[in-house]
Amino acid sequence: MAERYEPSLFESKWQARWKESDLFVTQVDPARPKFYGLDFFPYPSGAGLSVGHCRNYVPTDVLCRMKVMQGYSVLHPMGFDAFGLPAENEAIKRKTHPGPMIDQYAANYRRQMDLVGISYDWSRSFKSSDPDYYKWTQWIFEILYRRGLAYRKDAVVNWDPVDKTVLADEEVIAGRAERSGALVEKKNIPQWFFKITAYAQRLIDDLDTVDWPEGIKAMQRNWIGRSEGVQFSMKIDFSGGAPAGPDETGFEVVRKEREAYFEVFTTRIDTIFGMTFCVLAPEHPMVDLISSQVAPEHVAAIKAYQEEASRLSDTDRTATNREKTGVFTGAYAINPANGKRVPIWLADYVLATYGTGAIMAVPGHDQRDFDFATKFGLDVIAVIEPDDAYLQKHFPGLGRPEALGEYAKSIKSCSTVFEAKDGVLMQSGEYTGKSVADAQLELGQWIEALGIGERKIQYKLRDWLISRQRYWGCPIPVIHSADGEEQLVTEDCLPVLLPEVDNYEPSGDGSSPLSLIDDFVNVTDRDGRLGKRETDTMGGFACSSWYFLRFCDPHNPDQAWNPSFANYWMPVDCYVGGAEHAVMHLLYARFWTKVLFDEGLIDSPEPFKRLENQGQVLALTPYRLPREGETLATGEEGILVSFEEAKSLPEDQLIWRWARMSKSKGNVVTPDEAKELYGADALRVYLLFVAPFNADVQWSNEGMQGAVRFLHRVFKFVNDVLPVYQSDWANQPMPEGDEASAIRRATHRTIEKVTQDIDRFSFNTAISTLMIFLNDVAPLASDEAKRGALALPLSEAAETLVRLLSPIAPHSADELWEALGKEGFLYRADVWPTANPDLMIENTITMAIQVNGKLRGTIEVPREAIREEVEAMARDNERVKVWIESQTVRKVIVVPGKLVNFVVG
RNA sequence: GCCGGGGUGGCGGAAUGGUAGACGCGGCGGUCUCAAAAACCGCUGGGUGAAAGCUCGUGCGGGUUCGAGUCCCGCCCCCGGCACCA
Repeated sequence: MAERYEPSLFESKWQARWKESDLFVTQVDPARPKFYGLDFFPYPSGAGLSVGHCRNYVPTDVLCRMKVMQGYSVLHPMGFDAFGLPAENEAIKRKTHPGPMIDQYAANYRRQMDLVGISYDWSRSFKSSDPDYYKWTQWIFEILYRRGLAYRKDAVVNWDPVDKTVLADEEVIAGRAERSGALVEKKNIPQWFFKITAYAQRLIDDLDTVDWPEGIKAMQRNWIGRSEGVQFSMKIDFSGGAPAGPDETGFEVVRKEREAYFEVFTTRIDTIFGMTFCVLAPEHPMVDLISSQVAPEHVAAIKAYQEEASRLSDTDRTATNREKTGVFTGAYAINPANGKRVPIWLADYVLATYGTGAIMAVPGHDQRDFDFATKFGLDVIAVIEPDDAYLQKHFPGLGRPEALGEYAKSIKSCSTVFEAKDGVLMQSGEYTGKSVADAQLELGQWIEALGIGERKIQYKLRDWLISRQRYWGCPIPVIHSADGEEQLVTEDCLPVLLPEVDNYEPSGDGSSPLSLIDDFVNVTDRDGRLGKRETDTMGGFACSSWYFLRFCDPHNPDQAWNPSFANYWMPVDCYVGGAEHAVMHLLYARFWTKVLFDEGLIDSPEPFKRLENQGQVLALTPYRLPREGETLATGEEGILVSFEEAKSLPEDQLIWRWARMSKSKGNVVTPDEAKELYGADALRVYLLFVAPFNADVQWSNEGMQGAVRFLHRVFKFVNDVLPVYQSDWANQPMPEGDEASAIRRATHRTIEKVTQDIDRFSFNTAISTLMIFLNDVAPLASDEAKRGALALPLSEAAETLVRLLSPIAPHSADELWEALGKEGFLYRADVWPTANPDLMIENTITMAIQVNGKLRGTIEVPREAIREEVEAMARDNERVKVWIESQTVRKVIVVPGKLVNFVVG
């Protein structure tokens, strides 16, 4: 046996043996508890894996391997998210077909995953572009359709001019396409949607039932954006020619042609007495009617403003720092609370797509309304009493009553508004003096009693846009018959196969390349009528919304899955991947799972019980300062240069930064390279040890060396024990003595801690525990004079170390296991050791002694010593005596097994 | 602005309210060697001291407690997300 960790001697050997014996094929034993460990469905990029990807796959692998050894039935599959834009764009660039290309890339991914020893059950693998798989994606689409959750409508949608397709809201970040980076445009074309909004509340509620990072849950709640308020109708008053204002008197010219109303939504019904105007979004449908009723100069202004607004991009329009714009319509609305007439304005700070596209404006208590009112000279009325801090800031030196009086009079002079929800109403008729909470309740009830509105819950979430005008995706199984009827393709005709084509580039005119393929488009429907196939394909996120179910029964030709298998494995016990999917994949997959739950196809309403997000691997990357004429984009801190170029640049022009590994930055370290240089197990140990699982790590060769050194020491230790090793140590009487029991105590404490740490994804402390253990026992094993007498506890220690190391460094562990004369592999049920609590107990405990909370010494006490004895021993301690003599001991705190604290003074 | 996560040695990071800095990297000193590398042993938060020790110390300011990195209040800074959502 090698005395050192020599990966080139055995890592490939063990990988071959594992493969030969189909070691990682899922063993289903209904008598055992199950464990489903899953990594996010990866798109297999042509660049292959970097060590950054391994930071996702290795930890999941460690947990799954431990679960197998603990006796669980474990499902640990891997497949590929092959459909979608990344694959298609890459294929276009390479002038090849995405199908064979993706096969090649996926094979390379698999090769690299095997290279670092990940225990995937490849017999269950599939790609989302396999017809055997996407047949069932289409089948689930049909379930959604039948349940009224898939529909087609004309809509203004996000158009990506680079990728030439529409995108879901979730794929647009700050007005740019997440993938291509292009500024999205608005385009009005018929599109397929999934009605995820119908599940908004359940998607919020069930977050409480899953064990996910708080941040991800918060992001989902925030994205769904629930808010409670009141929606009510405002009556329009067209007597526009008369002067506006509360003190208007005299005759009004009534030109009321017909009664008209518009709805507003507010979360602050308590501020209704502070409404001084209303705002409609420029696209609001009521604007046409208003235009037809008001004076010509208003009509012209309205038209001009609408045109101006339509020209602006969404990003420009919603920039928060932009000055408010708007135009008066000439019409008025009646505030139902006090009957006052308020002007109706058009302004683009009100979004047509949220709520009712119209608001009651309360400039006294909403900063946006306030900014608008001050710009256009509209009234501002204070209706909530601010707190003292606010009053002091704006009216320094005044007492509260005076400040309040001043506030009511000159609210317009304040720089910010009081928006807080704790306060008492003022200038609000009969509601004056009530708390905000009470007023919200009572005014809500009053509106309902009046019959003009109701309390309502509003969500920001919008329906999920699923159509893509692209070739490489799952075809939507719908036929449009000649008379315009939509029909689902019958189940026996599924899958609708993606046709083989030579040219699949997107046309850019808003239609899919599939629409050019006559054989595909022209069909006969089930009644023999002529029809045209839907030519949009589904976005990639549809395909990845149910793959975790298919893994339960991956090759079933007759069903998407056999419910008994899915119910055995689901939900996924531990789901591991990057935080960047917080509100896309994870929200969509939860939605589909709930629909399938409602359909009775699975028992679990949530797909992923526990979620963990790994940190990224960063590499030191060279940038240089910008030269004359060069400017940096916002957020950019230098201009990326190649490593070659960096060598030739003067040091004062270079900036080295930690940046995420990516092909474009040229800073990638591949697992192939890492394995070649240091070994697969060293790579695994390094990635696990270098930082907490969810923290970013800074790649370093020195760190890799540390991992190698640790493995060297493990080999040396086992090698030292080998001459005295007794494989039946468990059946022999253990020697008495301090060193023997210290070894056993360390062994069993290590078992306990490592098991716990792996379970809670604290791999760095698990490895640290193994290092401490090794540091403790290694000197005893290398001491030839001692090791004979300690043969039995050292045998136990060495064997335990190998077992505990096995999920982390599986090649080394199997190699050492074999060296110990064991048969087979460590990857099998019931080889994980169990800690014996009796052996973990120490007879002598070190206790800290404090005086007034400051450490003044330590004492060794017998474990069974009682309080009085401990205190006496502490008082007797020489160092402690100095601090407590000539002082009055007022109190003595004894924490058993921990410390004694004398309070003196 | 709002939501979430953080701020601990030269660096990565440990610490159920109970001996802060485990473990590792780096550094320093030593053993081995003709020498170097590797390996092994020792030291390694600041100040002070010959040493024992004392003292300061977990972003800043308060508080609770016998005792606070940990709990509470008020700030500052960094990272991630959302952002004119009424």
